[in-house]
Amino acid sequence: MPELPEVETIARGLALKVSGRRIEAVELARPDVVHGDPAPLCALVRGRRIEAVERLGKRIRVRLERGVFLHIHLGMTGRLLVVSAGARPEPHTHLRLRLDNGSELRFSDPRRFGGIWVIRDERQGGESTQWIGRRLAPVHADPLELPLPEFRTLLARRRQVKALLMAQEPISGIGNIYCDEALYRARIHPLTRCDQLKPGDVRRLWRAIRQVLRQAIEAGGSSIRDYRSADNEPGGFQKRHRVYDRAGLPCGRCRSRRAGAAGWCT
DNA sequence: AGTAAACTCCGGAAGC
DNA sequence: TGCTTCCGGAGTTTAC
Repeated sequence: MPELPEVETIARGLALKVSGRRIEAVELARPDVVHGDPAPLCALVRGRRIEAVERLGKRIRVRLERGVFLHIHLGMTGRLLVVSAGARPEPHTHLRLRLDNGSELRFSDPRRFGGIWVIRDERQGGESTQWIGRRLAPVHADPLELPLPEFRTLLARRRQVKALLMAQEPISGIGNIYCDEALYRARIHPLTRCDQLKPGDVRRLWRAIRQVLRQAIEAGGSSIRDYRSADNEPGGFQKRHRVYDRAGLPCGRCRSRRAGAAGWCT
């Protein structure tokens, strides 16, 4: 499940492989992965050069020439791979962008919780093709670029801390894995109300989030099941998880074995 | 308005 | 082998 570190790893990999390339052909096998009218995707994308690939929260933004952007959300099982144009597509490949160097950028997603949005000229306030179905939600503060004082301000509310961190609003990029890992490292119970955290708790949490995200990026993300980088390589951070996906395994802090999600030694 | 819970999408995995 | 159940990111809806 791609969260900030996985998406960052993919974006960096894509930036190296596809920046500067021109899109020569578009094959959209599943038009319904595109939110809004899929027809403009082909028309707007074909022939355009890729200028940059960046991460926005958990989302990949592909910047094309002359103000066209592709926003890609990977959902649970989405992948963005750069492969040789002749390679056999993996199952559930929904979009293929053939590039001018013999390679192909492919989006696959068995469960189709992910999706693609086409946006024209974001400088004009995100004006876009018409949406059908889900809108493209705005991306909020990035946890790696959020100073501690602002983090404190965003936590000045009554919601449970885990629910807030995972909501993507007001902070975008953290999901179940890194939320649990950061809270455990900060010794904070996930159901604690934000406004009941002491100043020291908030500071530890802020540091834990930054630390765990940075370490995970360095390790190439966490591969529990589906995640692969743009090179189709699994990440390594799952080996360093202390709570996520460790139900029934020994706790590194006390001697208990975790009974599941409820098992949380603080 | 803020918060929370239920429901929806989907196919793979696990259990029987 | 074949059926049922569960899972989950995030948008939508509903309720408090």
